[in-house]
Amino acid sequence: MNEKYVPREIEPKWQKIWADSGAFHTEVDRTKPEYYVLEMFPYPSGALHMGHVRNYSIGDVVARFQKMRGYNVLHPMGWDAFGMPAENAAIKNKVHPAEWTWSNIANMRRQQQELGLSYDWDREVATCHPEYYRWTQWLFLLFFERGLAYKKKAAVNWCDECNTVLANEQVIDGNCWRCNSVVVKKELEQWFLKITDYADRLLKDLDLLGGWPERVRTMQENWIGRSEGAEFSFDVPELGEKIPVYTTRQDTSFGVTYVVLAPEHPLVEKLIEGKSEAAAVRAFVERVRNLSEINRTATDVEKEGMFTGAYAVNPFNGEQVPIWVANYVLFEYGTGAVMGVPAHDERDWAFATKYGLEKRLVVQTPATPLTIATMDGAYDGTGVMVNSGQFDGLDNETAKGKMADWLETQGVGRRRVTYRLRDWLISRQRYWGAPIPIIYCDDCGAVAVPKEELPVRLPENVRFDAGSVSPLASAGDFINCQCPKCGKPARRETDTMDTFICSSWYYFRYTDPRNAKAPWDVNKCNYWTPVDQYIGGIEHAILHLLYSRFFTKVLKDAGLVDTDEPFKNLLTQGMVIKDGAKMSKSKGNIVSPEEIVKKYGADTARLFILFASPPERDLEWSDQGVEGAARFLGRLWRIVHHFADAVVGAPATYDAASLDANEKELRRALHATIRKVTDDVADRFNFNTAISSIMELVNAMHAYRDAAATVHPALLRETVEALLRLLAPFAPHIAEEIWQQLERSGSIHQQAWPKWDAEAIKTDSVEIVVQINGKVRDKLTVPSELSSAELEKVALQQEKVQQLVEGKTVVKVIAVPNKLVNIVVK
RNA sequence: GCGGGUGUGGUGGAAUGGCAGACACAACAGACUUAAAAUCUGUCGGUCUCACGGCCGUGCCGGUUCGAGUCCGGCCACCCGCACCA
Repeated sequence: MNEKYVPREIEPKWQKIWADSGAFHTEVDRTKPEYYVLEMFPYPSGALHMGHVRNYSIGDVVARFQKMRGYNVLHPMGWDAFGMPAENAAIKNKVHPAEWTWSNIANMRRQQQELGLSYDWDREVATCHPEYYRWTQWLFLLFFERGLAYKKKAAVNWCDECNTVLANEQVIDGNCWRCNSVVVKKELEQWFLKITDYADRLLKDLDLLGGWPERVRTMQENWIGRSEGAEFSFDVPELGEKIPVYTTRQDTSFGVTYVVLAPEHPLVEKLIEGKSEAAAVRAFVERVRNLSEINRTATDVEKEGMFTGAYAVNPFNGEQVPIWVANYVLFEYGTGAVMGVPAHDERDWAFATKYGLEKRLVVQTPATPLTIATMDGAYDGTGVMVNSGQFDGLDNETAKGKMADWLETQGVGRRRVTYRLRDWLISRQRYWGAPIPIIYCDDCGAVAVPKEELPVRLPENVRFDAGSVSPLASAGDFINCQCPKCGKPARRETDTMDTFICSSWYYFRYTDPRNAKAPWDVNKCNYWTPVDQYIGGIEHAILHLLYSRFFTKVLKDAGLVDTDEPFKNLLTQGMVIKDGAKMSKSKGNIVSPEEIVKKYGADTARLFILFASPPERDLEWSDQGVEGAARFLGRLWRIVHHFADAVVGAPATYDAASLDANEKELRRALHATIRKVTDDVADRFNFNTAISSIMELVNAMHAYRDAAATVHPALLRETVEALLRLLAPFAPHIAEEIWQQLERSGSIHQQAWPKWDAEAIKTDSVEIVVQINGKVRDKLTVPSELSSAELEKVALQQEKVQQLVEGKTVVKVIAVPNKLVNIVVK
């Protein structure tokens, strides 16, 4: 074995051998259990950052570990390759987005390969490849056929910087998720996917996701935002119109003192027509609608409204109440109109107080009765119904049900479940995305492009600085076509799809990535999916993870997959931090993975990242920590080198009973390490503690060396072979290299994961802590497995214990075998 | 406001209710060396003590328990998500 560890030489060597031999190529094999491990595929921005390295290192440990445990492992990689930066680069640098993207992919793929990741590169996909987006379009048409893709005119989120619309999920605090500029509302006709049809299943099936972090499930639950209530209408007699309202507090309906419409509500104009209020209301509506999302919806925005001059009738009591328009009512939620109950709703209280509207108490707390005059805010707790006609005297929770019943029997309303979730706006006015495969015909309307004509390819020659319309709109060759139904001249849709569509199904494509007849073969897909372990950043807690769950459910309904959920287990890794902040260009605290790999090698980089912190927590980058990881690998190399000659020719077996104390201790350390590493990796993903126990084993080997007069070749062979196999998932190159230099057969990555011998871990004697009243007062060494009774006896006999107990009464003794004795005295 | 999370040495972090601080980083000391680097070994929470040893210590206050970093209740601080969703 070589004396020196030179990662620069061994790493590229093994990377080439693994690639040339197809070491990580995977096929369906029904004789083995399958395991699908997946890291979120990256956007090809140009170079890997440390977050990527962390993500892939975690996934690679899992993949290599499960492979050694006998699973048929699918571990693919690809590219989320459509998106804005490519287009911005095109505008700025006059490079075509395709060229920019493909060269970034080549660079990042090289960087990944230099990390020694065990991907099956034969399965690589890129969403911008026509053979991929062909199926993205095919799936869009599947949604279209199933009535789940539709076009509507709506006030949508518009980012001026990106020149495109955004889905609700992509607006963060009123700003664009990508460029952070302010999002405004714009009235446009756009394509939507009906994710709201699946709201209930998306919510319910969160219960199936026991392998997901609670935090992510909660975030999705909040986002979906289910609420139960009732919808009913207020009549507007003067117009013969109805105003439907949605409420979760139908029990407070007798407390209604006004009705409010959202400024966008179509009835507003009818209500004010010809009234003296008309001009002022119009001006108010105009002003509110021009506000940005954030200025409009922040909680601290003051409530503002105007009386329309019209009145509506409360169906419960026949009372006429004024109709207002106000900024705090959302048009998109519920019915776009709400009933105002100032006494029992905080927002209505504030509004009514500001405009001098009546407040009427209908839920009372008899013990300490409320009065409007003495209340300093709305009461939204439980109580007894008052001022509510036939419902008086009921507790308000019961009244909720009875009043919903009443609405239904009277035929003026019904129970209703409402969601906060909105349909997914998927049109994008951009070039670098999958074209929406729709053709507009004057006679036939929106017609699907026939599936055999897919893909609708992106034209090459377009201008990218088109402004507020898609660059495709300027490509005459692209737009003009014939209607597939009637053959008349027609126009293509010029918007492309949100890139989150492309990433909502890539994990299915990996199971059959070169299929030219279908998005995937159902049998292959069903063999592999769902993904057993998905790994990625928390930033996709809603976005990508919600969309993918939606896609999976639609595909299940269509018979294309047999799973309800795409990702069985989810690991959300923490950020990589330096000097207390996320690594970023603007902070100037970036450490380049490529430079670290050049300087120390991939094994060191991986080991440091896995050792420095458990995967879910943020990881503080430390240059000295990296040095430490490199030092450890060198130390491991040297101790193995020290024993190499003994190991090479050593017999495969030995008699464990004949070992001396020093040898026995090494054997104990080895088997304890195997157990610890196995548990840490398999059950808990605690790679940091797994690595620390491998370090302890190396320390134990040093201790053995220092204490041993002669060496025991067979024991050392067992120790080194197991050590290398434990190390292999974390630092694959060095493990493989030493394996080969010690003349072991085959690749280490084809070896079985080591098993521990429970007998070897047992010790003859154990140290027992003796406590008196919970404080450690003595320690004694006793044979292991000594019974509680024996232990108690021995402990009480100790001289020191007797001194301390002298003159006191022993009340109780707790003796835990192999652990401690606690003597309670008075 | 609602929901979730985190809080342990100089630092990253470790502890199925059972010796708090494993394993590292940094620091200090020793060995090797002409010397340095590298390497190997050792010390390393605070405090009192020449020492033996004692006392204190896991954000704060209380509780359960023979025993609490860990479980329960109440606070505080920070982070994340949602937030006029009726």
